[in-house]
Amino acid sequence: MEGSRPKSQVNARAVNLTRDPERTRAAILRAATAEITAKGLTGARVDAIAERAGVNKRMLYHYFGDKQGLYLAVLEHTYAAIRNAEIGLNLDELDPAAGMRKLVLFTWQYFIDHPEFLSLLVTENMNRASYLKTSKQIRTLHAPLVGMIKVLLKRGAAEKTFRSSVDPIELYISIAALGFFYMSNRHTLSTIFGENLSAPDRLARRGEHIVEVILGYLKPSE
Amino acid sequence: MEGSRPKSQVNARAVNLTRDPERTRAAILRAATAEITAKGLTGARVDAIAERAGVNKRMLYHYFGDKQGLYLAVLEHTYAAIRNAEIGLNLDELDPAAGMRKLVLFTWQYFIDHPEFLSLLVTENMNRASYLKTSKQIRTLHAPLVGMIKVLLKRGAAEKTFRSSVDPIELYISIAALGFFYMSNRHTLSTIFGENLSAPDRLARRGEHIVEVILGYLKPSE
Amino acid sequence: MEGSRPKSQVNARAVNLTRDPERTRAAILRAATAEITAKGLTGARVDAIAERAGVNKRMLYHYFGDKQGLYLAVLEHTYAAIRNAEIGLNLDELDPAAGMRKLVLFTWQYFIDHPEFLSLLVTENMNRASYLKTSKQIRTLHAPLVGMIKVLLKRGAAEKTFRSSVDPIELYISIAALGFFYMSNRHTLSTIFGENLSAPDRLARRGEHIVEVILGYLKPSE
Amino acid sequence: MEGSRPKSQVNARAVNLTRDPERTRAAILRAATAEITAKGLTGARVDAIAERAGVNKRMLYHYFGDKQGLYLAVLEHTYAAIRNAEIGLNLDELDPAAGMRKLVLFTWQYFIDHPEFLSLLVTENMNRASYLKTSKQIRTLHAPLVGMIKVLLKRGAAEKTFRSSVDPIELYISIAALGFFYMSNRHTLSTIFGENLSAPDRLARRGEHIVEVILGYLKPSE
DNA sequence: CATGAATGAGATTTCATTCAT
DNA sequence: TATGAATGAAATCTCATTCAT
Repeated sequence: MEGSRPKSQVNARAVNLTRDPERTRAAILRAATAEITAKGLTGARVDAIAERAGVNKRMLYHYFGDKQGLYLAVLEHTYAAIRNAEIGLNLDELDPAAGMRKLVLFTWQYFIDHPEFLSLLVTENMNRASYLKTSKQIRTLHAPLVGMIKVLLKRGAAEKTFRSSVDPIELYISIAALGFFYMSNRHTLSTIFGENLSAPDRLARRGEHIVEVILGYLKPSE
Repeated sequence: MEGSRPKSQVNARAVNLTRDPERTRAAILRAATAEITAKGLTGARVDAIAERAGVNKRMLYHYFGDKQGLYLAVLEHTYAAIRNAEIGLNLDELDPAAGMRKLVLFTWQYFIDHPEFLSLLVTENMNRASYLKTSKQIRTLHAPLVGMIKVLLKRGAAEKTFRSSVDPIELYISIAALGFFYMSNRHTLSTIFGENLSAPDRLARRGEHIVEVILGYLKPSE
Repeated sequence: MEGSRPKSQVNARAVNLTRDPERTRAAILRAATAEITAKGLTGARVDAIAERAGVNKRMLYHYFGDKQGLYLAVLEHTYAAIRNAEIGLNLDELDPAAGMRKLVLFTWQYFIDHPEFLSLLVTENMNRASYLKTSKQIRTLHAPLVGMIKVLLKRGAAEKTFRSSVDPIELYISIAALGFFYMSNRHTLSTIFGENLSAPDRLARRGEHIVEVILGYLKPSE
Repeated sequence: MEGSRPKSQVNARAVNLTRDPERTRAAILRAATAEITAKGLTGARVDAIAERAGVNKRMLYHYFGDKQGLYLAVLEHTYAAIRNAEIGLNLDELDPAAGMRKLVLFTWQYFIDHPEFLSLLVTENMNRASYLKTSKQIRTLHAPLVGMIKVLLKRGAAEKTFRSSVDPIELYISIAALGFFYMSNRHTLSTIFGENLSAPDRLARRGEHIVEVILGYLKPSE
């Protein structure tokens, strides 16, 4: 008869009468990741996260303290996920150029598959990394990757496939940059250039381009 | 010691007793750019913008309709600034390699000098370019840039300085990516790698690296 | 380049460089009538009236004092318009039933042709006729109409066409009611009954219905 | 984000410590009906409604979305009230003429007793029924009324009490018109005719007049 | 006579968080 | 553990009116 209440959370009930804390926690974290990566930290709404999670709003505060605590949990959870992905690259089995190609494409594919990771980095940088700086475990995260690059560069320089004196961090930043920027800025880039940069074949082409840029740079000048 | 006190009402008023619409408009746009790039669109406060501009809050609505209209004006104004700056590069006077080097370093330096540009693009991409898409003039604004790159590539290919068949848009995205990602993500990158990426000499080194990457890629395989 | 200013009044200039006070005043009155009858007194916007009139907002205050003064002017102007319409009915030439029919249809047609008159009456009644009560000339306005009805009723009763002892004011209210309510409430009525009451043939049918109702009532019981 | 909250308004709180949603909702609806019918939609103040209802302003948004949602709820609630009242009339127990008389007088009395109903319809029609049109249930709400009239007309025609071929919607509009117009326009009518149309005996006389008009119309011509 | 920029007051709406159950 | 109604603070936006030119 009268207008229905907006944002009813009635349906949430059935799900959570189970009273499974871990499941509730996980649902909140998943919902928060989606909301925050979609809208940014200031843009994300606590109400929206609760609704997405099918959980009472009060639970967010119960499990995560406040909005910022929730954000920090999302950040650490997302960073933790990347760790496993790097295992199994086994670049040592390949010659330096093939190893580098594999590394570059892995990085590129990772960005394609994990937009929420890109989005969180963007948000965190808008925040001047203020949360990341407080995290102990984050700092060591990229060490294995840099180590792998160092080995590759050394082997490549030894056999004259790569130029010498390449800074591995500088190189890693470039590898990441060529993929990250394309993905994270594809909406404005698509608009200003009038081309759909998100199309699957376009993404594949970009992958090849990145490989060529990196290998072209590494090639020693004769 | 302490930050300067906010301007008194009297001072704020004096500014606009001139009744110079262009000046008022420009002041609002400048203030909005600062506030929005510092805090993002959702984080920016209309009150703060008005105070920064030294105008009555009501004026923002008078000139720009609403917060979104103001944001769009900031976005277009900011894009126009870099594209206009590029037009003055006169790359035709230089040989292709020197021209490309100039373009790359200009772009890099522009990103260093205009953090608000980076910040705005980040914000707009979080928004899936929804505002930019409503802009009529944005496509035409970028035509000259693509044209410039096309001419450089053509000249370079003709005299065998550059490889052939290079996509100018793909290349520009890479030029931008190598600088943009470094700057926009320097807070997390500095944290992860334990290195201050914002130091002036570090920035200069990055510039040279970008040039090498781009020119290395463009060099034709013999 | 930047967003255009909303509600620009630039085009107003050309029109009013003529500096013709009467014309300006008339334009404002016309615009105010349209805006106020469309949106009501509280819903009408001073800005909108100025824009509609192609006149600077300041002029409204110059000519009419304030918004209420403008409303009063609109009200009196609209009431004044009705006076002339009643002339020329010449009901005396017709037999009572034909005269009554003519009067009823005239009233009905007047409401169809002057929605702004209905609208203003509605607005004024929401206001408990507070403005109308201050107007000296309004009270005598309907006197001629009531006089005409009296004559018709008397003639009709004398020749047994009409029942006797009919209150002319009561009858006039009914004649007006049957048309006024239909017109002023046609939007909700169309919605609740699922029928387009504004269609021309539907209006014609309503006219005939009103005639039948009034004449049916007036017919003496045998 | 966690802005400190100073002293609470203790007395405002006490009312709703009951945490009775239905009561809160009803209180808001009642207050909104009073405020909106008194001042119109644009004239009504959200603050005033909240205060009248004795609830926090935020609750209006919690239950009704926004001011328009609240208005729509008021509108539907108010329409439902009269239609529900009509259902209890039991006209089938009476002979056609008595049934019609009962319906006419009920309608007239309802208008006298519920000025907020009239006021709301006036407001909604100024708005071209734009809110009512969004209501899903409004059509079905009126079906019983039309059905009741149809039955009366059919029975009356069968026993020759009423003329045949009367359109029930047209008739209902006339029944409503004769009362609605008198009540909603009584302020200007009183002013114009110099007679207090709101006096109780005057209202009773009007009721009888309306009955006579409607039954006079319905009487079959011999 | 005419312009339209500028204003203060106040309106609606949003938001993270807490409270009674 | 869980609910969702309730809240204070502050955000965005609107409006009739005035002021300098």
